[in-house]
Order: sequence, then C-alpha cells, then structure tokens
Amino acid sequence: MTRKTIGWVAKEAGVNVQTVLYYERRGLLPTPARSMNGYRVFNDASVRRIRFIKRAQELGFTLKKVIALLALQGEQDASCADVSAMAANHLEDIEAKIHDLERMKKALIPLVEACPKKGALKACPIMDSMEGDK
Amino acid sequence: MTRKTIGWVAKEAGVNVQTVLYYERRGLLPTPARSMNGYRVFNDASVRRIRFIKRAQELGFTLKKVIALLALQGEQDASCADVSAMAANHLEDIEAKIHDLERMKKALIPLVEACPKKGALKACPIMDSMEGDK
DNA sequence: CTTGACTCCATACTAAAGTATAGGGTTTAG
DNA sequence: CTAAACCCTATACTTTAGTATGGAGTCAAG
Repeated sequence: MTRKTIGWVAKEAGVNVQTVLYYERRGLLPTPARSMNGYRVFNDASVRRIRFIKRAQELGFTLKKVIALLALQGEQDASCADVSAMAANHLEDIEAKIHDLERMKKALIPLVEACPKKGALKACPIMDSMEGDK
Repeated sequence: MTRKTIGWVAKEAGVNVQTVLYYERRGLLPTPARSMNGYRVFNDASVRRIRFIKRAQELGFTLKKVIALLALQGEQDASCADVSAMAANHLEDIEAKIHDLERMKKALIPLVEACPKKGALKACPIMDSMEGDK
C-alpha cells in the first residue's frame, strides 16, 4: 500500500513537493494530518484539490482568485450564481488584458512595417516613435 | 533658473523620485553628475530618456528590453535592422500572450453561458469543469 | 548497517517594476 | 532663524508563483 506522503501527492498531481508546501502556506490546501513520525498524510482529495487549482490556473485564475473559488466550495449557501459572477468578472479581466495587448500590437505593426531595416538608427521610425517630442 | 535636481527631472518626466533612482540603479539612466553638495544634476536629455522608457513600456517592452534598445542607441554600428528585429521579436511575444488569453477566454465563455446561475454548486458547470476527473 | 531517498522546518532567492521607510544633511521661504 | 521641503544613502517591502538551499531526522533496500 502506497503511503500518501507529500512526495506521493506531488507526483500524483504533477507538481513538485515545494509547490505542495507553498499551497499549504497560501491556504489552498487544508492543514494536513500527520503520521507518528511527523510526516504529512494526504489523500485522494488532496490530489483532486491540487488538480482543481491547476485547471483554474489554466483558465487564468490567480491563486488569490482560486482561494475565493475554493471558499465557495466550502460554503453551505454558496450558489452557482456566485461562481458565475466570479467567472464573468475574471472574463472581463482577461478581455481587458487582451485589449491592452491588441493596442500595443496595433501600434507596433505599422512601425515594424515602416522600418526600412537598413541604415542608421537616426532614421529608424521605431526609435523615432519612442523619442517623440511630447 | 530651475535647478535640474532629481525632483525636477521626476516632475518633468511624470515619474516619481524613487523611480528615477530605480532607473539609475537598473542602468537605464547614466550615472549623473553631482553638484558641490552631492545632489544629482540632470538635464533635458535625462527627461527625454525617461520619456523614451515610458513610451517603450506603453508598447509593452519590459525594462530589460528597454535596456537592450538603449544599448543600440549607444552603438556606432547599430542599424535600423537591429531595432526592427527586436520589435518584431517583441511583437511575437505579444501575439503569444494574446493567443494564450484568447484560449482562456474561449474556454470560459461557454462555461459562463452554460451556468444556470441558480441552484447549488454541485450542479455548476464552471466548478465541474475544474473538478474534472482526469 | 549503511547509504540513498525521502521527510521535516526555516529561510532565501527568482523575476518585474517599482514604492516605502529610516535617518541623516541642505536649502529656501517666511 | 526656524520649519518645510528637498536631497542623500541604504534597506526593506510589495505582488505572483513558485524554486532553491541547508541542516536535521527518518525510512527502505542491499
């Protein structure tokens, strides 16, 4: 029988040991039980919890937001609407970031295109754009 | 006549004093001259330099990349093509970020839409998607 | 029985771009 | 002349998500 040590849970969840420790510190994992020797004892739920965190991260949730999500899981009166509100809010954050990056992209493209790619820097439209006289 | 102290340059460039100090530490500003009392002495070029940095940041360049850009300015044999290469590279970084955010967005939208926004968490498709059995 | 692999805890380090604070000296306006 | 406002240096703190290190204890295999 496999002992459900920190090494085991880390391997199962595909993170490393320090990350499990870190999640515990951040409050993303409950304080684990301990065996006689003082080793942390985990279980299958621990693995599921870490995988939940990882999936949320793939959707762009920060650990702070994941903590809020996990808090909902623990509440009796939490509803689907609460989760939805958080997700919608997060979606707005993502859209704002995309918007910002698109702005940069739109500014950069014409500069790269206008650049003759030869000759001295003094005539480089890219540098010029940043040296603007404003 | 206005004395070109650190307070002056900060105000002119629209950053705060600590930021100027920070830029100096990071090597984005040359080591400034000092007056008899030990105060840093700046000039109009300092202001232009800080504004250059700020504009580059608006285009998404990190300070590290700005340092590289500034290095080109100082080189005799630097060409427009060098700048262009850096900008094109940066553009790719931006596009990669956008791509990543779009992926998250595309994953989130159907979830938010599928969510009934009422009822218990157990039936929430958003939570489900992250609790997946994988 | 020893060696390697694992665990514990605490602390420090990384990147990024600053901001804040403490404890001094200086300068300027009233 | 004094007090506010400014400058100096050095150090620490902030956020995010971990990774790394060191010293000590423990466990499993040969």
